[in-house]
Amino acid sequence: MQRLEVAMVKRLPQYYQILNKMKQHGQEYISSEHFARLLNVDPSLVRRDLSCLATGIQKLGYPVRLTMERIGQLLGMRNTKEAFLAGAGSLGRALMAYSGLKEYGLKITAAFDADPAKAGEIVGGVKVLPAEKLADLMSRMNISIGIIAVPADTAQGVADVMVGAGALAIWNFAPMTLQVPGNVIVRNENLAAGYMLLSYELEQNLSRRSESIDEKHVNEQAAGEQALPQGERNT
Amino acid sequence: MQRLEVAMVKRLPQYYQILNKMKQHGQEYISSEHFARLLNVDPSLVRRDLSCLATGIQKLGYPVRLTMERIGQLLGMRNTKEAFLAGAGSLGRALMAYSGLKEYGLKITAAFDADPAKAGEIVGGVKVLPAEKLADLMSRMNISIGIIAVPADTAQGVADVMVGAGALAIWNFAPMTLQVPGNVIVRNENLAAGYMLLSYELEQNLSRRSESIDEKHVNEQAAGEQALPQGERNT
DNA sequence: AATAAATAGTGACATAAGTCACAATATCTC
DNA sequence: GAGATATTGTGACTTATGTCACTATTTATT
Repeated sequence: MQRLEVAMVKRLPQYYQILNKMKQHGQEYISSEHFARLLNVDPSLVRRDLSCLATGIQKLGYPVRLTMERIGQLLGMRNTKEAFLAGAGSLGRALMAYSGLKEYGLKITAAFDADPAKAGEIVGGVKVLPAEKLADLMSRMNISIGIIAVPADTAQGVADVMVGAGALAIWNFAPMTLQVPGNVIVRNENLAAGYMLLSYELEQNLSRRSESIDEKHVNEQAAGEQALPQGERNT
Repeated sequence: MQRLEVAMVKRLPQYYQILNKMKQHGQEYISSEHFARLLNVDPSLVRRDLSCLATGIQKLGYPVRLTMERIGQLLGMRNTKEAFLAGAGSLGRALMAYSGLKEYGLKITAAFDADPAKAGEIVGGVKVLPAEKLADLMSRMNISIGIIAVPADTAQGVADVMVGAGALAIWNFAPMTLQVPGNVIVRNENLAAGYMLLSYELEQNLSRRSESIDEKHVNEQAAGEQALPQGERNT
């Protein structure tokens, strides 16, 4: 009964990051219970997720190194991938400077910006080039990942250029959904949408809180601290 | 049959962004069909999601302004919320400079950094203050949102301080899951995890591609371009 | 006024995801 | 080496999510 589901794959990076931390701390094993506490999920879910890796040892838990290796392999961390970044604004520069990505196998080879004044800048070891050069270089260098960090209104155009130049995957930071051919992968990192979800939950929490205050007015018996079992909301 | 589910709420920000774009283009109505095409989902799912807003008009679609208003209200966009930002590194500065967030009701009131050299800097109209002042100011100013843009190893400590100072919600950009009391909302914007998912899908696509090449070797009849109906993968 | 056409809304169904409970098993202790 | 214990793996079940097919309604057309 292999359940290699979407939801499970989405949790793999989190297991990976936890394992990485454990490794740095010199931990040898970690139990599903421990994973579950850190991620605010059910331990049985962790076991189900990791069962396909065939790496758990009863009474001990999951060996940190081996499990991390297996997940890393599944996620394609083994071989470094090169990417081109479009947009050297503040977000683009933050990505260039984000050295942590190397650890996960992503190398930003070059950045591109429509503003000629930015050409020549170097951030985090990445050089900014004129936007016109993107298409040609991308296809000639056979770069398969494009990162979009340009304003929403130019994002689709950039995506089209990248796809035209042979991009197989696009990591999109513009706050909008891109239209691409079916064989191209898109991953949206929509920060504004992320904030909206936070805002929604906060709103819900506040109104629930004031409700419970109302209830107190009506019924003095009402339970005070209603620490609802909500845990953390992730992706 | 009210279905106000988690999955649906996650799509609301996307509808909102599309409606915003339509409004700017002067569009009056938008159909479920149109939404569906832009988001790569089933039209009936859009109708189900929006049905609770009671705003659709048959034969015309959904009125852009009214629907946007309703979703905005649900998501809590009506009232601006203030937030404190911890970490004035490149990502923190990108957030300070990201003016688009104002549009969604988020105002970063101040930033804090452990590096004293950064104190006094102003980015995007936001001033950087010494980290020591965070707790006191946060509780005195009654700020309920904390944004964490510090390295992973200090993130939990910052979260603890914020929660201690009365934070009700944390927008976390550190690549790890935070431990917070049950009544505090956490939204993780884990970029590294996002990249890992992209990498996974790319890996899958590539191996599927090479499989189909192998098949061609075995069976010359095999269909060439297998543009699998994958659409876009979001959150 | 009648008809056509587009499109929302929704019940019934299908599939995905998560939870529970328990058997199986490896390690540790005495 | 026997028993206790922690911990995995998984079948059965429950709940959430998405799809399909159809009805109802509104506007446009002749």
